[in-house]
Amino acid sequence: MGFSDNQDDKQQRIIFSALNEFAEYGYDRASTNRIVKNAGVGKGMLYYYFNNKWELFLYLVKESLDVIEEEYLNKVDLSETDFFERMSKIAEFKMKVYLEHSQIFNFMSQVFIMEESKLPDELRRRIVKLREESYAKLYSNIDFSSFKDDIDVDKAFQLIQWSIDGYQNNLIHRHEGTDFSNLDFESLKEEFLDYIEVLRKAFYK
Amino acid sequence: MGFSDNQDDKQQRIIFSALNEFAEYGYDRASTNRIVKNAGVGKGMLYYYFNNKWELFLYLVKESLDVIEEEYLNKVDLSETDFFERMSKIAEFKMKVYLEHSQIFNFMSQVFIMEESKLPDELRRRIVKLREESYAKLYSNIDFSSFKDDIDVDKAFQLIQWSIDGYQNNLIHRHEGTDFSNLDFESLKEEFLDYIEVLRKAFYK
DNA sequence: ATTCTATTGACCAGTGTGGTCGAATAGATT
DNA sequence: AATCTATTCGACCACACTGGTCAATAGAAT
Repeated sequence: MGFSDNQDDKQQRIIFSALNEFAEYGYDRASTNRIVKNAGVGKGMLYYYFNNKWELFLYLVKESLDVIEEEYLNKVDLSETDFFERMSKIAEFKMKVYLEHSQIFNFMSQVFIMEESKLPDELRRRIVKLREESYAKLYSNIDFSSFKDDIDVDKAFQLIQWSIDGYQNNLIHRHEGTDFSNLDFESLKEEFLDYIEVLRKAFYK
Repeated sequence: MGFSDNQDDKQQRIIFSALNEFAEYGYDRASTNRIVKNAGVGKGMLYYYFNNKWELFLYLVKESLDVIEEEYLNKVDLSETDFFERMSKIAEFKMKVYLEHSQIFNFMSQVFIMEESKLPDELRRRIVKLREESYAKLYSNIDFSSFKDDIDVDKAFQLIQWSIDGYQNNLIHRHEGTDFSNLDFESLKEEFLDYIEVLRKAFYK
């Protein structure tokens, strides 16, 4: 059973609460008591659905990887060879997934930081593969010829990447605490494309 | 008495340890037991030098602000009107201060994140002033005329800022755990200037 | 009537918390 | 030598919270 079965199901409430708890505190400092309190269920329910804290955590990693692979990685197409077009599409996807599953994003960034060594082999392998594929989706099959001739393309790539990351972090920071559901997605997209346009004018011939 | 009096003094060891502890865990989750353990002193010493956890924390904020104001803010000169020159100088300063006082930087970024509302008025005011002045040092008295005419200068500023932040975070991340004392500062500076050169070629006429 | 599933929260032993305090030590002063 | 004072320690305190258990329950299905 996946994340999105029955949203009012108590198991789902525990899962949602646990994602946020682990995201904020990391595994060790996360509290099962807070998880059930925020989920609004009795302590027993957690240990009814999951054997213990660690298995709950592993379940969350597994399901999160499923979601990211399905809804993000497999949807980026590599046919677009223009760098900025590719970047725009990826950023748009990332933002959409973030709006729908921000808990998963925050949770997984914690997982990426934590000692992966403790994770079972299968999950470790999936994470490595995810890293590699994300990177490949960013850069493979890109047409470099439109870049200015007199600049270091690798460094330019890096700089552009940092810019976009900076913009996205800024966006998240600006809207934190806001209800995502009534967010003007289109105007945000337009703002983002304006920034991309500046980059294009700067780095292209 | 400031931070840099006698480095082997037990009070200094407590201060150093506490800066790291608060930086990593934030105020609430920081542990006085861990602080004294990492400082290699008995529990009593902490409460011999400081009345309680909160006063220790306030002392650290106050002294950190002193250091940042003295060694960073007051040393940036505003006579340089070229944007990239100014950026280079600031980044170099920031990096130098970071190498010498990385604990203070990490500690203060925690302080910036936490609820400032709990801090006494005087410190709150100093922090606000620090924010404003840092921002002013970045942008005031800059000559805009060299930027390309067909791009949005404000957005370009933002993008460049995010790029540089990205580079610096990347630098810190790459060298985390390394001993700063035997770090080739000059070659890092050169690498950084290469990136600045790319930006200059991209955004200037 | 009986079995099965879902649900609760009091309870457990253990760990860690900020903070106290009496005792020990070392060094200087008398 | 004796006294005094500035340090230094860690055992100890009451308390909060930890991950996890389990007897009791209620409702549905058999």
